[in-house]
Amino acid sequence: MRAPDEDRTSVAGAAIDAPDAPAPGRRERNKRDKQGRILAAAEDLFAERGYAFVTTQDIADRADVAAGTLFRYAASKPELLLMVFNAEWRRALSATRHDAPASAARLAPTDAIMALLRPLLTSAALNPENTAYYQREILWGEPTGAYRVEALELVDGLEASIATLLSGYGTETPGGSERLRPGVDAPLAARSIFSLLHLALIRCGLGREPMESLPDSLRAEIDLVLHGIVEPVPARPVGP
Amino acid sequence: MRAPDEDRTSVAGAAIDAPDAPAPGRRERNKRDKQGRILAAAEDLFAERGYAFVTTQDIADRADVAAGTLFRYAASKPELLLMVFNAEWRRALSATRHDAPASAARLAPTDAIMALLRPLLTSAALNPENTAYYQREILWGEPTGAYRVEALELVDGLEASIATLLSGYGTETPGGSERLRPGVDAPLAARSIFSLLHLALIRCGLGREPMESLPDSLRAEIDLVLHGIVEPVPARPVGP
DNA sequence: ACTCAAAAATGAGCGTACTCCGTTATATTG
DNA sequence: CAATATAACGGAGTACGCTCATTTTTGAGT
Repeated sequence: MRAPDEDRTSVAGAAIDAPDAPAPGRRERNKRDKQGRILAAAEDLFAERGYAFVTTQDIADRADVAAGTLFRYAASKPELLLMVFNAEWRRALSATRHDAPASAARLAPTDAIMALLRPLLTSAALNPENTAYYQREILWGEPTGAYRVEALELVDGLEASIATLLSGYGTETPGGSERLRPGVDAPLAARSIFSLLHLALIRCGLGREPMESLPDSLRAEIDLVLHGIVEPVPARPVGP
Repeated sequence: MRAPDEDRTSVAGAAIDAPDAPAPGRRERNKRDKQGRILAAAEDLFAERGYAFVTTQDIADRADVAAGTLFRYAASKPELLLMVFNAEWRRALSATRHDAPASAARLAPTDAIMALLRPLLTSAALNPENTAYYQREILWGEPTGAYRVEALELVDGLEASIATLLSGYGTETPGGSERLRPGVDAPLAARSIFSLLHLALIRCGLGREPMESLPDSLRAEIDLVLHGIVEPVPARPVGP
């Protein structure tokens, strides 16, 4: 474990959540510029060669900064990956957020959930292996890493919207034919569904399963957890 | 990715699957001896300090072999961890295999599955963090690593016995009150359950959830996937 | 313009996982 | 019992992620 590294400034979030700032000053502009170059360099190199075959030196060189400078913008190589993929997932998710809530209520739960997750699967198909590494860093990254925290927020947010979606099947039955089973904890259910997503992405990314089959097999797994594996034995047709 | 490393001999499996060999010869005996020392050294050091705080040099020193020699017995540091925990899980699992099949048929499916997994949870409680790293290496380890292949066999075997167990609820209903839901693919169901196990072990090992609550929360998740999240809306009590 | 404290950037240096090839130990053959 | 072939071993060397003391840049105060 590394020391908490108190002095690291809040450079991480800067590039993302501040497209305003009227008079940034030269210092701030330089920082943003470097931040942008580093993000672009990491994005390109990871895509070109794959995470494992890129050195931090490569990224520093392409971004035209010194090796040491790189680590003022991301605490570690894994954090660079998180930085790149957070942006990617955010892009992917913003595409759906618009239309999903409108149509979700009328869909069967399996379809509604798949609609939420589809953009992530599309993105995963572009670079399965790096996506699998991204899952790894989400799960195991340094707890203090700024980009890892950001990734967890992304994932937790999506998990929460699935929980909300599920809850929607509980109170009323808006034309659909399925409702939340009594006693089911929606957040727990959402978490279970996310466990399946994480591992499905890993399986495909590392070649244990072809990427094309991912949507179908994930759908099958989600359908399974939604409807259950076992059921009560119906009353005997023949008397005892 | 590393080169496949063609010349590495089959030293990996030697210590495990050959307790016979009448006249091994000095060379073979030396190898087994070193193998044993390395396993013991890795076991002890990982347990004492935790995976991250042990260097391969430490292990080599305690096993009294040169640094380079270590890597003839395990391809990498992660492979050393897999080596250690494969042995541990095998030990844990062999304890239950005896009585489980006998009693499983009469249990509710949730209990039957938990009975199969319990020894792993017990083992995980002894060193949660290393167990989490073990999960990581099972999922992301080098595909060619001998011990990783072994670990996958272990996991796949257990997954298969859960699938078998589930199938047992399908054909007949031996006194129980639940049966396999028609159309459910038992292997797929077993895989989903394992996804939950993997991530539950990770969550606890990395401190996101206290170890004591693991059995209960895993049980809740398994119960969820067994019985489903949603159910068909029952027929209207009031006419249309 | 000049000074100066604070922030940022730099790149040589460090620790560690892993490799490579020369050396040594063991088995085999004549 | 040599001589030879081959497998195992050793440890200095390498690559890479990351650190840290030093230098450079910045901008506020005078």
